[in-house]
Amino acid sequence: MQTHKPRITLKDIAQNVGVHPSTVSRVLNPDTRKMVTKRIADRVIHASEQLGYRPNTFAQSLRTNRSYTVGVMVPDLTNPAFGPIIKGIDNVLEQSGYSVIVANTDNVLEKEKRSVDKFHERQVDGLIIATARRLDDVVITCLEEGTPFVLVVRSTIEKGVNSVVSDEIVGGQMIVSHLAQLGHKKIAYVAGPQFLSTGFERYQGYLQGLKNAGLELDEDLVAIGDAFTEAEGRQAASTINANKKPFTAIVAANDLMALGCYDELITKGLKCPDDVSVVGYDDMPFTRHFNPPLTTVHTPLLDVGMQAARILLERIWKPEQPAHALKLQPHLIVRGSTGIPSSFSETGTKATN
Amino acid sequence: MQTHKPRITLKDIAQNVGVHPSTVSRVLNPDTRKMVTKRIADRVIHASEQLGYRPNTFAQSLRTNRSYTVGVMVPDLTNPAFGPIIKGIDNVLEQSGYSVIVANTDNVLEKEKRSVDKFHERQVDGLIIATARRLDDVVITCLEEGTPFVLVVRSTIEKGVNSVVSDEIVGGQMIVSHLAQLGHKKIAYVAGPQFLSTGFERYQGYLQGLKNAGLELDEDLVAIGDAFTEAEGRQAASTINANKKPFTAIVAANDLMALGCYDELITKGLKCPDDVSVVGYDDMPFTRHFNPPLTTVHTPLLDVGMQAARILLERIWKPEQPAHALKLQPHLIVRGSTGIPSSFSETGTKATN
DNA sequence: ACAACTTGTGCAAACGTTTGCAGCCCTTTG
DNA sequence: CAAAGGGCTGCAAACGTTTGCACAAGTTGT
Repeated sequence: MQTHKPRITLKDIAQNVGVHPSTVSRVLNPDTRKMVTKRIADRVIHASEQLGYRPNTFAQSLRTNRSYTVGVMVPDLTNPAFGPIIKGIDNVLEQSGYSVIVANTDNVLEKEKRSVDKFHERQVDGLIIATARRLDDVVITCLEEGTPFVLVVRSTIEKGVNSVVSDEIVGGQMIVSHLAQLGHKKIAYVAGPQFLSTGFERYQGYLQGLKNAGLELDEDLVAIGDAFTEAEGRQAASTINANKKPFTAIVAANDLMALGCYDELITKGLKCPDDVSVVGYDDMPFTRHFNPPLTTVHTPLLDVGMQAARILLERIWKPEQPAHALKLQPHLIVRGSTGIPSSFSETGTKATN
Repeated sequence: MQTHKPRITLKDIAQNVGVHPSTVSRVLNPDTRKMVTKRIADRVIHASEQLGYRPNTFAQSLRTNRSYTVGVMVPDLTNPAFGPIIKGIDNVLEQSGYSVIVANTDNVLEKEKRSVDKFHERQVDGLIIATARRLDDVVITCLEEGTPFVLVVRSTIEKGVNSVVSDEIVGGQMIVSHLAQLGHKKIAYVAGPQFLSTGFERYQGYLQGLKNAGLELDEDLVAIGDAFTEAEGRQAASTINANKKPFTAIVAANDLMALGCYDELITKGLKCPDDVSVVGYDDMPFTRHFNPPLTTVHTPLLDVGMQAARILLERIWKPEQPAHALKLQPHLIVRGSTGIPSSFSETGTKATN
């Protein structure tokens, strides 16, 4: 019996009640309900739920040009950091009757363009973008098209775009400060891609942090990964190791890369934190269960999603409002992966105090 | 200048080329292109990309009743197991021009119903459901409505529904078998919700596994959690502990609950695997980084998503086909959380061999 | 050369809403 | 009591497609 039951339309209800479809429409639309007599309205409502009426969103959207739909573009769904963000987004949007369409771009530009095209085709009312590069054509296009959108996690160099990000520079500084306080002098850095704001600004924070602590930058202790992945993190840590300069701590541009560092340390027979401290960034789920539990910078991912959704709704509602760039304060979480440097007697550290 | 550029329609192209809109439509639709002269078709195509035509999906869907959209319903986006699944789904669907709408239900029935309603309203062409209970009204409704859908991860007791799941019973057996081989006799079980197929069948697998190994079930070594969460896992482990019966291993219904067990062991001062072995289920991302690395049953989550998407497409394409219940073979991954039981001298183990 | 096809294109209806306008009736007011 | 006004409701057009049908022109067969 998989005969699709025929869809109930406004006309059906109208016929049932004995009024014109437009009247039914007015009743069912909250904004216009007051236009029609209570008596009739009640009968219409009754009939509508009696018959199990479901509005046809296509017809609605076709007529009104609003889809009650927003697009969410993320670089990698397997990165557990994005689950909470999407959940936050979905939470607030679904309460306002919006549905979220997700697209996974695997960090490839081509896919991003396709997705954003698709989104336009589907006439999404707004976009939430977690894939932005510091210089990003896609973002610029969106800006020109006038589509409301908000960036999350990653921002661009453009001013005047809506965004919800963590204050990466401060976060980077906090990490170095923490390590310096523990007594670390030689702090290596496994950087993320510099064309992403996260990669770039966290690195800037590291540099600033060194300066604040009165430490010198040693370029041999820095390696840049091409992606925010375990593999790249490990690779970067490996190149730093190959430079044969001593170091007692290594800060990674995000938690995934930190995990890569863990791996590299293990293969080199180094213990964390006894031989070298490691710190990550993001505080993605379950970092506290890692071995050792990862010291990292917490970003309230769920909040990022929720705030982004709220800002987006505001912009959809009144598009002419000035942009809202929300910068959340990061928060260092000290766990077991950082400790007092093993020995101050390492070669290369001349000045101790 | 955020003046939305006016949408190009079929009529615009028609005017530009000097033909009727319907002709343009036929040209732009692959199925009907052959109906029109090549010469005209070329001019239409040229004009179409010249003007930057984007079809209006609402109008299309309104006319054809196909939305090229599928709904995906998951219980908890912060559970890292679902990221890969959704990614798999998105990967294959977007290649066929479908977009995926996600909904997070937080395991609450009310939200599930709302979501599925929403999906119907939006006329999704199909559904992928990861929230099914063993007895599930929502699923039954979908069945009656005739909406193509496929269950993932969790199945129902109904026969004849499309699904992609892991063979939970076999998985459960593999775990016990592994532990028995190591010499464990007293194996505790932290069960998941029994109204979910995963919770139920994994437990059945455990029971069967005990039988296979010639071990007795001790009900004091079993506790059932109300949800697949760390907190519930810990709680369950705690009640088992409170029973004061000795055990050397504890198998949890999924990785999250296993993490809860880790916590409980730590607070009780027990070492894993030295004092008690722990095993999980799912092999969600990063389990190998846990402390200790978690022995678990691997389910190819990405594949689950991709297969589900493929099956769904088939059903959308030819709905009358018989249901396809795909059962993926699980795969035990032995890591550091399981080992030889600490001592055979524990009270209560009389028979050794 | 005429019928019978085939091929290509235009016409118009339909999908289910929303919404400006017109008109009705009923109330208010001078 | 007539005119004016206000509240409700119906009418019809419009949103941008798709598609069955009709029809014109060209092709084939006897």
